[in-house]
Amino acid sequence: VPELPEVETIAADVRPHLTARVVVAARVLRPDVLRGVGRARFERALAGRLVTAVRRRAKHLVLELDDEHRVVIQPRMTGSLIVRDAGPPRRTAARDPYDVLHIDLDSGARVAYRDVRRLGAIFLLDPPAWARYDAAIGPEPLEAAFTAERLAAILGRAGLAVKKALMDQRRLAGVGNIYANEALWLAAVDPSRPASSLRADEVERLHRAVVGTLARSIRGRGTTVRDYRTGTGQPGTFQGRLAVYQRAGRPCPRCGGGKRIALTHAIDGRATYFCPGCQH
DNA sequence: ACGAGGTCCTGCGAGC
DNA sequence: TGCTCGCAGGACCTCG
Repeated sequence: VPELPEVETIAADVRPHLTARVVVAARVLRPDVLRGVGRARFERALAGRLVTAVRRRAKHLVLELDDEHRVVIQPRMTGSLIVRDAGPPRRTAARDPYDVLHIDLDSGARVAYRDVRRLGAIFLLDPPAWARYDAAIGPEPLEAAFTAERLAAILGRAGLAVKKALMDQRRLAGVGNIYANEALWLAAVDPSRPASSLRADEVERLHRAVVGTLARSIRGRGTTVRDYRTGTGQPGTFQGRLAVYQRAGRPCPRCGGGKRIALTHAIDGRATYFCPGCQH
């Protein structure tokens, strides 16, 4: 669930607790979330390492270690990182049953990865593996290199629905179902339109809508529909400013009382919210 | 090369 | 009240 703004918020929250800290111990409580590495090797690889940076790439968290390896966490639907004060060990007896990974730091703090559905994934990547991983993901929408022209190039070659193209991580990083719905409404573009059918002015509007929606959501610390929490355990606030997502049947904020937000599952089986009145 | 569809998991709300 | 069913913000894999 966490999309770009949510992962950006989590990264900002956990960054000061991890950066320049030494991992005293890492413990994997749910090894099925590890990909390409076993529990013992993963725990050994982290123990004693200095965390040099905490970053976000697309919807994924990246912890950089001083031996150039990276821990990549994909929260997917229900994963979250949360800072917990380690406290006296005895008092943590009532352990969270959904905890997947504990990273204990020399500060005494613990950063926990928790994931109810465990659809999330954790990778341990050496530099060549990270280079391949990074190269397989599209451009970051909040970087200067992401221009309307770049979006036009991304959409131009795709005959699939524009909403599906926006959510394809190989084409563009970080946009998931919530922000695809919101950006398409903001740009007044019908989500089912073939991506390559958008005119230049529509691409321009969609570019501004994608960038603007993501940036505003980051300022609001993300959207909490259900599970998402920030790195400090708080809900986000952007759910209060959604125009269409999960608002089927309510009046369109742009059309006023005349038109109501519709819901369809016709695109990729995912919930698509749109206004039949103003999105063309 | 690209796109469609299944799969991984658990919890929750709607409906009976 | 208690059960079953369908759905949930993602990404990877296989197949055609």
